[in-house]
Amino acid sequence: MTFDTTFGQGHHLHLIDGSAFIFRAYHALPPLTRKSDGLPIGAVAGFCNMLFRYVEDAKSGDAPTHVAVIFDHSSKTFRNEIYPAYKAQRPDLPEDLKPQFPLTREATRAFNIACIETEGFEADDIIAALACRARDAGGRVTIISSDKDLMQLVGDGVEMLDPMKNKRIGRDEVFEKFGVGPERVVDVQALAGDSVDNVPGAPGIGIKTAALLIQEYGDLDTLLERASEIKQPKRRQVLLEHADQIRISRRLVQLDRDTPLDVTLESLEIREPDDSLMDFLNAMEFRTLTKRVAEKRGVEPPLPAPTPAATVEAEEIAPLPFDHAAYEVVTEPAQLAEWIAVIHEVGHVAFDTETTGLDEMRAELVGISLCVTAGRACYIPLAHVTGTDDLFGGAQRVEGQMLISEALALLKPVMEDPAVLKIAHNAKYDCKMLARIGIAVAPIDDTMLMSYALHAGLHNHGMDALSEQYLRHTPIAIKGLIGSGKSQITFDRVAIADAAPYAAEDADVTLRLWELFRPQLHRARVTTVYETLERPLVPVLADMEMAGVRVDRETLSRMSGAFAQKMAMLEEEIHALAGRPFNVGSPKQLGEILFDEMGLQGGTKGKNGAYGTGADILEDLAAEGHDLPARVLDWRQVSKLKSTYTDALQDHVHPDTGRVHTSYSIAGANTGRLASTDPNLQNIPVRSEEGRRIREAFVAGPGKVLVSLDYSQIELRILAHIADLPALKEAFRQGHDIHAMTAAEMFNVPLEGMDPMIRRQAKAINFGVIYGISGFGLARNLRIPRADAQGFIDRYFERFPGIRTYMDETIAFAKANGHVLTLFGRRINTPEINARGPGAGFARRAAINAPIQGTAADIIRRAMIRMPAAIADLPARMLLQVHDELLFEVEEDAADTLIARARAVMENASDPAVKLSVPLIVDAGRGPNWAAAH
DNA sequence: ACGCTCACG
DNA sequence: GACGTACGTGAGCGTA
Repeated sequence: MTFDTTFGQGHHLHLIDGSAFIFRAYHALPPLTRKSDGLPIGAVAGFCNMLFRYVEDAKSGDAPTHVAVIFDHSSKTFRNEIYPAYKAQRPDLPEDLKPQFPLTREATRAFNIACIETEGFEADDIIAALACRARDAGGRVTIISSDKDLMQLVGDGVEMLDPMKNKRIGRDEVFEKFGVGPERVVDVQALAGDSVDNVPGAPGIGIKTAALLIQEYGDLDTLLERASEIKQPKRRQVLLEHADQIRISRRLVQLDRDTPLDVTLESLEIREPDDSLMDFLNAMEFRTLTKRVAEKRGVEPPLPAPTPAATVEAEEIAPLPFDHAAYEVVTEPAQLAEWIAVIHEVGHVAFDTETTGLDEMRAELVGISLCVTAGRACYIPLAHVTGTDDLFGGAQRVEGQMLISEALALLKPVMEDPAVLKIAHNAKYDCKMLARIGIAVAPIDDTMLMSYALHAGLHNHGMDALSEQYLRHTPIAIKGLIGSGKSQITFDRVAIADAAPYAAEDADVTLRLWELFRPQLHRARVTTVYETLERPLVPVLADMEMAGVRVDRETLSRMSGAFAQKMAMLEEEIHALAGRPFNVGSPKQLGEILFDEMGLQGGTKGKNGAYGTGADILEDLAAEGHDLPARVLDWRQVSKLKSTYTDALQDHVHPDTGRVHTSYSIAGANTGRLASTDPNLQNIPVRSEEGRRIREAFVAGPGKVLVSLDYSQIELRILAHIADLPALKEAFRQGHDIHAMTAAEMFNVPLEGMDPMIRRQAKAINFGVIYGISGFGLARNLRIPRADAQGFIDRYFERFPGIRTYMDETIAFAKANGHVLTLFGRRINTPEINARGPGAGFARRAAINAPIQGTAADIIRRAMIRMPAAIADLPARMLLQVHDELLFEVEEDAADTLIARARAVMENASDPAVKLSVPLIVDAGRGPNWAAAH
């Protein structure tokens, strides 16, 4: 083949790091499979999306003239001959990724982009060779990658582009990262080594030190020659002893610019894709991308390739477009009756309520949407008013709506019909809205909770996001209808013509998600979790939230006044100590006062240039005898109590009920815990004496008492069970002081007369283990030297070997499966577990903690679900859950019975699904208020 | 909108 | 003297 022009001046070559694209795509997307045959294609889908976006972006601005995607051929390269351990400890590729590699090559060729790989060489080497050749020919090069190993190539017309951050990496950025220019990057890397790739480097020397050394001596050879001149004895010794290892490291990180190439630069000239692209995308069954590419190319998208096995199913659900015009507005009873007849025929209905606000206790019903099959949905407007107020200042009800009473009379039977399944997204909200007007919706399914059972840890479970991700459809945004911020209006002021497509679409999306997720629950083996731990919680929580807890405004208000006075006093003192007035609530100003003006030691600036002024730092300063930080700590405590609790809580007292109605999010926390919002009643103070008094404002009604029951040490008990720790289990069976027992076991001291300090340390270690302990973390928590902390941990692992096994096995499971499981089968996904960098540490600790925290969450969920039936005949209500505690309100006479019943439910909550090898113990308390009940 | 700080288990 | 680190949450405030 011949070309008009040879590559040279004025040409611009883009080199794309294909392997990086693949891995990013694989981890960014859920495990999608091809509908017709189940072939895993998530990574290919992501790869194609990225390539398409790249192609579109590349057309504008600094456009390339030539482009290639470079892949790694296999894991064995010439570097393994130099150093067998190189990249040896890389985890095996996930099974579902392997078959996708050849497909990404096919995809690249389908985009009509050159696709290069060479046996025995890494993609980085090929990139190096191509970049050098292009540069030598007088052209420019951009490497699309963020891999630091490629940074040695930057300079003289070669730069990099980080595709994630869309950030250009030139000489300055390389210098920022390595402390040296691109020419010396290899030297720094050779010294620092790389634990991820198993490049040994010089032990104990990192990038910072390496950069210093190279800056001082000019280059690596000079440094190694003159190593004996280094002043620091440790460094000198390391360099002298490991000179060979460092030289080998350099050969490992040095890219081979002479890698043989069997392509010419000219052959990389940009070409438009042809029909084979559409064929490929279609064969992969990427509907949305096929459509988008077709639009861009101005051609008709081909009909989806029919595959015998899946034709029927595929046509029924996924390919149906969302047609807003097809949605009906229901204005007459007869019309609604027709819809209800269809619902009975189908046996299920997806529904959604439209209201005037997010607070179910205060919002008013505006309309209801229904959907029976994908695409077939309607909206029943009930309380829409004119957008602007009339002359008398009131909004006028608009024409063309059924009376609420008429509509509800028709809907109530079907919503309560045990033979008709009602499907909603976040059903608790809609159930509460309808419960307020006398409709007890049942039975239900909840697509938000289905997603939670399937995807906890992967993403949030809001409907819009799920629709985008799993239906490839962006629903109408509510913002477009009601606006945002100050000019926001309520939904009842939205014109029916605008409201109908929005509302009906929500029901439509819900139904399609339901159809999609239902079979997935089985495949992911989370049907039982969904049916026993998620769905049944909806009515239980709805009742608790509607019950609310009585809060005495007077008490709060009185406390608020006292706090205000105390704050004012403290503020005066603080200003006097500082020598000038300033905003005590501003960490920035406080930092400047402490560390700049007063010149106190120990100020460290964080990444955004501000001094840290956290409680731990201020406590250290206070311990040195400084008054100002001590006063600020006092001020902060009072300020927190006032603003977050005594003030804000008053605003949450419902005007009609005189009670506070929190809202629990079932799918908020990754581990299965609930989260309480608006207000958060799971973080009411208890640890400090002053804060605990806030709980005195949470009171029982007349003739009633509050009863609190909480699991004793539930997470440690679960740990003892899961990790099989005989000594701990025995201690729990005997009812011993678990932390004292741990201390006795670890330090070989007698249980009797245990030193409280030793016990405190054992306690910290016990909790640390649950959190995925590190020497650093324990040292900081206990304020002891890091080496001592590490010593404790080592001894702990020695005495309780089951812990190490549990941790190792949990991590291995997470790496192999991408998720961990609780004892009850709850699945918590760990997408970051195979990531590199500091994120890996977080992911590991989260994976260790999740089965323990999650199992505890499952247990209290089971107790809550069984509770209503167990106490149905008692004048008692369950009000709050605080992770390991349940709070009840009960008539005084029945308190003892309630405690006995509720305790039995809680202590036996794991039966019969899981037989725990430790007893669960529940402590109980009662009193006129929450402080007294605790 | 985002980070800091701090309340809880 | 590599890096950064206990797990899970929500709310109020100051700062940008």
